[in-house]
Formats: sequence, structure tokens, C-alpha cells
Amino acid sequence: MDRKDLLKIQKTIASKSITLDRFEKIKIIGGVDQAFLDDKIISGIVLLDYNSLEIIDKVYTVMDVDFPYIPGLLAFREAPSIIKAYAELKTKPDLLVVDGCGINHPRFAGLATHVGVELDVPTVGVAKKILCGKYNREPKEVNDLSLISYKDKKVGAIFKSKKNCNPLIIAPGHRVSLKSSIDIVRHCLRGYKLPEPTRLAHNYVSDLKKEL
DNA sequence: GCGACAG
DNA sequence: ATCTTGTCGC
Repeated sequence: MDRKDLLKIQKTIASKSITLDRFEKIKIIGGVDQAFLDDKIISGIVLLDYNSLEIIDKVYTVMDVDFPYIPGLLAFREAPSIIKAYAELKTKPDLLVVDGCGINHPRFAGLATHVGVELDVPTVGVAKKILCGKYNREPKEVNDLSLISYKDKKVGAIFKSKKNCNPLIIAPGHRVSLKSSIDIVRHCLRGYKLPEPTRLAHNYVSDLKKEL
């Protein structure tokens, strides 16, 4: 498959993505992240109780990396491993927080959207850097935000989650509105820059990496 | 043409 | 993402 085929796949993914709230009341939320070890990719998913944000369960998978990192095509590198890890879960979360872009992507099909559509699961994307789009004001005060537009569409928000930390980029992945995406991430903050699902998933895979 | 560019 | 100690600043 050449680049053209991959872009076509992303356009199909984008056409299937939904930016409306199509999820059940959240009781269990999941966070997913990746770590790399040589030519292996480790995906870890952590399930948390949405109210207490306490860990309920964790699963992980290890796969061979078969695609390079190319901005805009991250999903082809990381989604297969995330999907495999998701299949290992006995209990499925009501929504998954993915580290990376959602619809705030050149073709509106970032990693969170890609995974959400392929699994038909509600997802929110949380990235640390902006891939595309523009916003009017840099949020400086904690809890402040500015909406991100791309090709005349509101695709996400740049949000100041913690003092002295760079703002987060929040966007709908699939089956979640922009407003809910922001509310959910806010709910999951516990004094750290990253929301608990993603933060704990990151700690999980980095710990696994040491043990393996 | 030039620069930017999730993890 | 990853390689890595100390260090500046809240």
C-alpha cells in the first residue's frame, strides 16, 4: 500500500466518524498508551472507575513494529497494537482516552478517531502538540482554553490543564462531541498535566518496558 | 517553493 | 517515541 491508499483509508475512517455524543453514561473509562522497545511496540490499556478514577484493570500486548512514524499517519503504526490490546479486555470501558489526535487531523482521522471507528467505541484524543489547525489565544490561566479550527471546522481545543505546563490538545475521536471531550478530560484531571487515563497508561507501559 | 509536522 | 543528570522554577 502506498501513501495514496493510506490517505484514502483515512478519508473513509473520517466519513464514518461521529462527533455527537453516542455513548452510555460513563462508569468505566479507559486510557491507552504505547512504548517502544527495539522493534517492538507495547500497548497498554488501563481501566478506571470514572468517579473515583481508581484503577480497575490493566492489559497489554507486544507486537512487532511494522510501520514508521510519519506525521499524519500515526494510526497505521499504533492502531493495530491498540486494537489487539482492546480485544484482551474482559470488561470493556464506556469510553477510551487515546494519546494523540482525534478529528484535529489533516484528514480528520487521527489515531483516536481511527481506533474509535474501527472498534466502534467512543474515543477522545489528547495530544501534547498540535498537528494542524489554528486558534486565537494561547491559554495562559489554568482551566482556560481556546478552540482549534481547521478548514472552517471546530476540531478541538487547546487547554491549560496545569500551571507551568504546556497546554493539552483535546479533540473528539469518535462518538463524542467536542464539548463532552473537554468535559471528560477536565473530569479526569487530578493535579497532573495529563488526565488520569492517559497518565496511568503511560506509567504502565513505561514500567512494562523496564521489566521486559 | 518553504516550513510544519500527533507519537 | 527514545537517549539521559542535573537543575531552574513554582
